[in-house]
Amino acid sequence: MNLKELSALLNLSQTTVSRALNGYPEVSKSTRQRVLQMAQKHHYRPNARASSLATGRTMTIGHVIPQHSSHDVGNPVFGEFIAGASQVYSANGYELLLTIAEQLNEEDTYRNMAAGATVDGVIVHSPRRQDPRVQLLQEIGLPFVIHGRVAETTLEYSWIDTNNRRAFRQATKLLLDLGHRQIALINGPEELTYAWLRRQGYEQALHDAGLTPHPDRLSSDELTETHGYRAASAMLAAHQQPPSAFLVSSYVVALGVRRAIAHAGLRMGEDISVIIHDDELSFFQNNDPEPQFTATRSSVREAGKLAAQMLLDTIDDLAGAPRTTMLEAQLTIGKSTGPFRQSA
Amino acid sequence: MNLKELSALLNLSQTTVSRALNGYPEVSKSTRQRVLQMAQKHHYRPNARASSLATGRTMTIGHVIPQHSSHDVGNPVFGEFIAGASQVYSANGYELLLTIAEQLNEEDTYRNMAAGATVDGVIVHSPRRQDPRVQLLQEIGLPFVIHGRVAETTLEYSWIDTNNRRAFRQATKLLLDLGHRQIALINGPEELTYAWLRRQGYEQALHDAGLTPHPDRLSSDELTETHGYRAASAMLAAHQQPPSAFLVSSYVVALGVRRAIAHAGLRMGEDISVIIHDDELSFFQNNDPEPQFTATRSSVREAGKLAAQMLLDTIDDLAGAPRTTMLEAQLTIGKSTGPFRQSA
DNA sequence: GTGAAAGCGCTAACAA
DNA sequence: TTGTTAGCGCTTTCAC
Repeated sequence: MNLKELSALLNLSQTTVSRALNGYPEVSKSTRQRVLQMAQKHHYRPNARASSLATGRTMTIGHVIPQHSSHDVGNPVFGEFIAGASQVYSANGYELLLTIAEQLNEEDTYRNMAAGATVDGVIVHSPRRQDPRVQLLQEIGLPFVIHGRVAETTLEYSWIDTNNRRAFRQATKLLLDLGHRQIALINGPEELTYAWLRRQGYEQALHDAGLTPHPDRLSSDELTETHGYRAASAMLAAHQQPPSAFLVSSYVVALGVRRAIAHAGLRMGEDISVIIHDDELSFFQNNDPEPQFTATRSSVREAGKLAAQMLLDTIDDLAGAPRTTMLEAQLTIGKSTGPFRQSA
Repeated sequence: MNLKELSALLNLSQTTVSRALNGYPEVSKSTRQRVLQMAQKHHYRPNARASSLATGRTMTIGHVIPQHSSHDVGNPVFGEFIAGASQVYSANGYELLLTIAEQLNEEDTYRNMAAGATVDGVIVHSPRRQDPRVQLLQEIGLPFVIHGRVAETTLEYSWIDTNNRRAFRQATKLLLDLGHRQIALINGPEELTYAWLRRQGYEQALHDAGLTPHPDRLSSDELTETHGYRAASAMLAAHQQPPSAFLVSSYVVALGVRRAIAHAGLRMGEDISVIIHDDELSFFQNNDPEPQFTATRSSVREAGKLAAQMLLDTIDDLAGAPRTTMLEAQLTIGKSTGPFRQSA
């Protein structure tokens, strides 16, 4: 059933039917009623491709996840973020196009999207410290919002991000206050901005306490369980001064860390502590009875909503200046957190 | 830059240019060269909406994730599956449209996709034991493949699934062989087919060993960290016969279970064991030095590829009968797995 | 308040 | 081997 058939059925012109369906005011009330009823009855849906061709708007937003951070696709944070964004899109009649792009074809991907008229705008995930995508997107004039930030650029652009540096500084300070002196950081790849900022926060807190960061207590790699296990195992096997606490960049990684801890025969919360930070999440201490885990998840979702809304606003009003949103990570500490008890 | 402009530049008709670009054989070699060069030079990309309107194919596949299994969106398995599918799509010139659908508008979602010409086919996620979507999709004639299965239906349809029942039977048997008698199952919601099958496998293994499943050692709920923590805590606090082993349906949940274990002061691999099964994944024992975790992830990705390929095949050949693929879960046991040692 | 006609950018008969 | 023409299903001027 298409417009032509529907209007034939109603003895009306396509124009009138289209107007009735799209809520134009100049249609008489009774006509609109008739049209709406008939449309419903025959399950009429406008052909999105056709109207997109006629209007020049695709009503579709692209989310681009770089393939190189391949394990990130499996990171729950992506799912939550996208789930949030998705809600905003459906509420506004938009669709979500997901692209997992190899870094090689990256430029292609975006050019296709713009010139190929597949999307009206994009959300860019996993920005790197130096990231050519900002310039590219501005050149081709495709509206975009970055989930995260690009560190080394003078260009203005819209983004939404957590205060990663501050968050990791706080977390490290928390562990220091508990008496820990050997604190390890299991981080993501440092060409990604968020990981770089997290490391800065971590090192800042150590410096503030008069400590020098030890390279053996730092690991940067993909956010996988395996990375967590390997890095933590190696650190725990160190002859002198193995870590008494871990600060971990993702709970996927934390699984590996905790496995390594178990394998080394250590007890959580007694011999050792683990703190996880998951993107724009609150912290929680892994042996707390009730960490704010649910809140945590929903806050990523919230970030997704915000980003989507920012993008839709930009699309509706291309004149606007870039908008930015910095989310302050919350520090949630459970009640059971006692002072650090030295093992053996 | 569009076809019209490009062909004007070349003093050729749109038809010829179109043919040259799309690899039709009747174009002369030299013409094709010229066209390709000029297209490249001007970053020409065909307008996907326009060609889709002209051809009737959208070159887009929809993935629909029901909102009701809301926390599933954050489940890494989705990301991996979609990443796999995505690879197949790009290789074949398809795009991926992601929809997170509320169960209420479920019918709407699919009808829109079909009648609105937004996709050529869909992958259906999180099928329920009784799921009206099979019939709906067949009615509206939208090609689809289900990731998982619908239990209670006589209709034929294409699916790809793990042998969940067998997998959980094996896992339970493994724990029984290690000497465990109080084995808990932390499962997903039982209206979802996979959870229902997993429970069957679990109970079958217990029956085979002459044991009766105990309702207090079974928990079915969303696959969240919180669920894992709450359920495991409650079970461990039981006055008599707390579980000595947990069988967990997802590693997100396992995080919570392990937190509960730590909180109860128990040691992994000594006091207690945990086995995780994650969808079409191999098992691994949580305290093994090197479980096949990476292989595990890539196998979900493989499933995504297979599903995508099945769907594209179906689309290219609508006459074909439904195809089905059953993946046998692999059982990977680490070397450190000793016999169960009774605690206290 | 309604309709006729042109056009969005492409593809695909059919001609030449 | 190339071009002409019609049309995919919708929106949008412009005229009535």
